Amino acid sequence: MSSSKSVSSSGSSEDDNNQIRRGPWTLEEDNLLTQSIANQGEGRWNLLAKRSGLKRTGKSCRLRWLNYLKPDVKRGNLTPQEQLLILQLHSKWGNRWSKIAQHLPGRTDNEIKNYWRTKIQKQARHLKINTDSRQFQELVSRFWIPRLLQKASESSSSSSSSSFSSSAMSIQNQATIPVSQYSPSPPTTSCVHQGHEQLSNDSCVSFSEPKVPQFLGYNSNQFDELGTFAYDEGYHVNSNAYEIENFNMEYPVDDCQMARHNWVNNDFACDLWNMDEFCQFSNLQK
DNA sequence: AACACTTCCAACCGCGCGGAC
DNA sequence: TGTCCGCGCGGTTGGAAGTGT
Repeated sequence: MSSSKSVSSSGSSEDDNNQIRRGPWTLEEDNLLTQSIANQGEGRWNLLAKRSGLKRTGKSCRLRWLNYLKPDVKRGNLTPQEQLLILQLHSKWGNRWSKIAQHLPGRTDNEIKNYWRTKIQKQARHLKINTDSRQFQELVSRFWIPRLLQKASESSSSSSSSSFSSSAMSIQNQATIPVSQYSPSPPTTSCVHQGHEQLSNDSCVSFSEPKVPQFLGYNSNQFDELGTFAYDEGYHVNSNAYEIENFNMEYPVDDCQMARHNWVNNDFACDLWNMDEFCQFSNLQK
């Protein structure tokens, strides 16, 4: 695709013929658009663009408003709960970003799409797994979702507030996680700070076990409502209880040096995507 | 310090749908 | 019925910022 997006060094450009501006929005433009929407309301974007005096297309105005200026747009890292929901909903709906975004208040389809491409697809690529494949669904259901449930529970125990309106989010406060059902021995290495000190040791990595909260759980009805976790083999989460296994992981330096490198350089206190664990999971799959 | 490389995300595009005429 | 227009969606791009060497 040859993009016609042509941004000058000043960060914007103008179409010579109709004076349509493209590229990054200025503060003045943002203010003008916000003011216009306050006066005229959303919708009729082409008309709004003309009336406002903005040299932007209606389409561009709409995008800027919905993805950036709208007051309820949430910014910053996605919470484990949000990540969990994205995985669930994507397994159900695929790349229906706007539909998925409807279940994540304050998040835009664009943000979710970017998250999927930059985090999830990237990791899938590292593992040479197609995100459409059955293997990927296995990865999600056996590995990522249990991890996210764990992290969701951890975060909920440290912070009692959640802006989630989705029913799936009460997962964090209820029931019991059937982790072993997902995986014979899921690599549940904690991504919390405890690993950092140990990483200065070049010989191997030995993580202490995660601080697993007694039992995690959820109300299966909530998953049923979303229709998730029920993959094509009839794989379905129920209310059975399983214990999350604790274990140490040790790697030969050669195999996982790069992974540890990544681990050090990413803030995995906030990020699920630990390459060490993907190495482990990938090996389990072989 | 300088350069190379990677990551992230705002902004763009083409396309398709649905309503108005 | 056909055409036009507004709108929304999913895919893609390019540049800023971050990180590595």
